[in-house]
Amino acid sequence: MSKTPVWRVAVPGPFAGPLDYLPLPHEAPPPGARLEVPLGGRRVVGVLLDTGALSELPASRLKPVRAVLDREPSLTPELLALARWAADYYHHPLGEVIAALLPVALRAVGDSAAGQRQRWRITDAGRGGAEALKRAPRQAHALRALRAADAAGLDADGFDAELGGDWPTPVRALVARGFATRELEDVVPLAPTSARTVAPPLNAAQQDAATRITQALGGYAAFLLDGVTGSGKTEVYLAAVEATLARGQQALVLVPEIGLTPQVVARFAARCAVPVVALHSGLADGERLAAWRAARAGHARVVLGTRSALWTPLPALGLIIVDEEHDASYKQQEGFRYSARDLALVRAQRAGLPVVLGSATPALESLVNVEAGRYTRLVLPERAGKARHPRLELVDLRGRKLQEGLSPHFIARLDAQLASGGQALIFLNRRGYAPTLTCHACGFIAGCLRCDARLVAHKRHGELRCHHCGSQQRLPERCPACQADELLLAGRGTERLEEWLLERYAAHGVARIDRDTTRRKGALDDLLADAHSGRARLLVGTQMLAKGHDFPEVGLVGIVEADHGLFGVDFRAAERMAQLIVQVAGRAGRAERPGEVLIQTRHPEHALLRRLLTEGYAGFVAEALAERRAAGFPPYGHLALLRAEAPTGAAAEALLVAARSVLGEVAEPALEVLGPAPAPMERRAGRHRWQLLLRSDARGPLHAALARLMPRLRSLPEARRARWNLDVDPQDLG
DNA sequence: AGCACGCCGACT
DNA sequence: GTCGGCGTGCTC
Repeated sequence: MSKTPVWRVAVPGPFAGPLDYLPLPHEAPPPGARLEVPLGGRRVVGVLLDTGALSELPASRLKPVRAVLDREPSLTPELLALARWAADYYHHPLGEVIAALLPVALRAVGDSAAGQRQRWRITDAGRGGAEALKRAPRQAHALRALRAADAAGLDADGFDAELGGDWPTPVRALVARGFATRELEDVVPLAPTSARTVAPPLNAAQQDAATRITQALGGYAAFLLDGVTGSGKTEVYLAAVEATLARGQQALVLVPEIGLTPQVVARFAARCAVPVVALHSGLADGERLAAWRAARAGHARVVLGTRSALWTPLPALGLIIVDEEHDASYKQQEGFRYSARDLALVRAQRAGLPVVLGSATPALESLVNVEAGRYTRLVLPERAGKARHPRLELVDLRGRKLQEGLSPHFIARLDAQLASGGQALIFLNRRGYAPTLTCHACGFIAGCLRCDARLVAHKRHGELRCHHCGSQQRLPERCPACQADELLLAGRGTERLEEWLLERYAAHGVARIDRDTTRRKGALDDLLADAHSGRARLLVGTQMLAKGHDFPEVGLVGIVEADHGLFGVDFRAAERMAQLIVQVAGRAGRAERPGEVLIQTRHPEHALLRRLLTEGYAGFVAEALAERRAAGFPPYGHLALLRAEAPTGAAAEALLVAARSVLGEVAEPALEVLGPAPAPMERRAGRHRWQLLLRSDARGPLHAALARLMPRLRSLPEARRARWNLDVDPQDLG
C-alpha cells in the first residue's frame, strides 16, 4: 500500500509533533504559512512545516486542509527554526510554542485583516462606467465618491463620511464589476520621527563599548554591558542602534515590562530618525498586528518591546539589545515558560549578529557566562554628570524602639533630608494596610478560605483581601470567631506607612506607588508627576517604585525590611533584594546632592549584606555564587521544576510520584530528583500544588531525562487528574 | 487544550 | 421518563 502525500502542520494542542493533512490542489504554500485545518470537530489555525512528507497513517484517517490563510508566511524560516529550538529546549509542544509567538490576531480562524485598513480606488473601467449604473443609484453614488477621491482612494472612514452607513454592499458590487479595486494597507503606529535629537558626546567608556559592539556587527557576539545606574547605558544602545541602521539593518530592543514607557520610545524615535514601533501588552490586538506587520515588511527599523517582541519577524535584523537583562519579567510565568533573554542569545547566535545584555546588576548567570568567556564584558564605571555615589548604611533594628517599623536613626535622617529640601524614597515590599488581622481575645487570625495565606487588611477600602487569589470581604468590626471588640491590625504595608507619614509629614507631600494606587490608567503618571514637580517629597511604595523612574531630588532611600529578601523561601530572593538595593541606590543623589541609602535589618552581620555594603554588587555576587556553587544551584547546577495542581493534594502528589518513578526507569545517574513536595504555598485559589525538582550539574543529563519523561508523562492516567506544567530554568521555586 | 462520548443523580 | 455531572479518550 502506497503512503499518502501530506502536508505536515503544527497545530495547537498537546501534540509531540505535527499532524498530517491532505494537501490542497493548489501549489503548495511555503513553510511558515498559516493554514486553517480541522481538528477534532473544530477549525484551528496551524502552521505549515513541510509539504513533501508521506503519511504513516492510512488515507482514511486524514482530513484535508481547509484553507491557506497566508500568502506571505507568518513565520519566517528563521523564527520557525527558533520556535523548534525552543520547543525542544523547553520540552513544550511545538504547536503551542508557535501559537504563543504569533500575534493574537493571527491565532484564530477568521478575518486577519485586523491591523490593516482597506482602501478602494476607482479603475479606468470605473471612470467610464457611470452609464452601466443607471439602475444602481447607491453604486453610482459610491462611484462618484471614488472618482472625486481620485488616486488617493477612500477607506472605510471615507465612505462613512460620503455615504453614511450602508455602503459595503454597493462598494463590493463595484469591485465585482471591475470599477474599483480594494487593497489592504498596513496601519503602522510609528512613533514620531520629526524632532531629531543629536547624540551627546560619549565618555571614554561609553565610546569604547559602542565601538566594540559596532565592530562586531555582521557576526555573532554576546556582550554584557555592565554599568551602574546613570552611567549612560542607553547612549551606548543608541550609538549601536545607529550603527546598525547605517548598515541598512534593523534593531530589536527588549525592555522589561515596566520599562517600556512612551518616553523611552520617544527617545529612540527622536534619535534614530527612522520608523520605530513599540510592542507591549497595552496594545490592542489590531495595533499589535499592525506593528508586527510593519516590522516584517521592513518598514519599522527599530522594534522596542517587552518579552514577546523577541518573536518579531525582522528580515534585516542586525542587532539585539536586552535592557535590564536580570529582570524577572523576561521569563514567561505561564503556559510556554520561556526566557526571552536566553532565547535572544539563541536568536542572535543562529542569525549571526551581536546581542547586548545590559544591566547595572547583572544576573548571576550572566556574570558566570562572562567568566566562562561566553560573553564579553563591557564596563561603564563612571556616573554621567557630576553625581556622587550614595552612601550605603545598615541600620540595626535590634533593641530599637520602632515607629511604624522605622528606627529612630532612620527617622532622624528622614527629618534631616526633608529639612534640607530633598526627597526621600521609602521602600516596603508589601502592599495593603496590615498583613494580619488578629483577635486579642481569642487569637483568631483572618485567613483566606481558598489559600494557605492570611488576608491583608486594606483600610481605605474597608476590605480584607487575599493577595493570591483575589478574594475579598468586608473588614469586620468585631471578631468573626468570638464577637469580641478586640481586633488588632498587626504588621504593616505601604498603606499604613503612608498613613503614618501623612500624619507626621503632611506638609511635605506623600505619594504612595504600588499596585493599589496605580491600578487606574494614568494614575502612575499622575503620581510620578507629583514626585517630579516636588509636590510629593516623600515617596513610599513597593518595588514598582524602584524600576526605571528617575527622581533627581531624592537624597535618601530607605529599605524598611531587608530581611524579607535575605530569608525568603526562594533561592533567588537574596539576589533580587541585592539588585533592588543597588537599583534604588542608583536613584539617590543623582544631582548635586550626595545620596544615602539606609537598609534596616535585624541581621547586620549577614554575610551577603556585609559584602554588599563593603564591596558593592560585585562583593555580593562573589558571596552569592559561593552559596550557589555549594548547593549545586544555578548558575552552577541546572534545574527543571515539574509543577502539579489539583483539587486534592493527593491527586497532585500522585502525578509527581508517577513522574518520579518514570524518572527512576530512565536511570540517569547524574540527575537528582527532589520531591515530590508541597509547593511553598500548598493551597492557592482552592487548588493544591505540589512540585518535583530536577537538578543536574550539567544540562545534558537533565534534558535527556526530560526528553524521555515528557511523552510518558502525557500518557499517564494520573496526568488527567491534575493540571501540570514543566518549567525549565525556573525563575523561582514557588 | 477542547470536545465528544458515556454512564449515574435530581428534575420538568 | 430526561438534563447534566465530569471521567475517559481522541484529535491528522
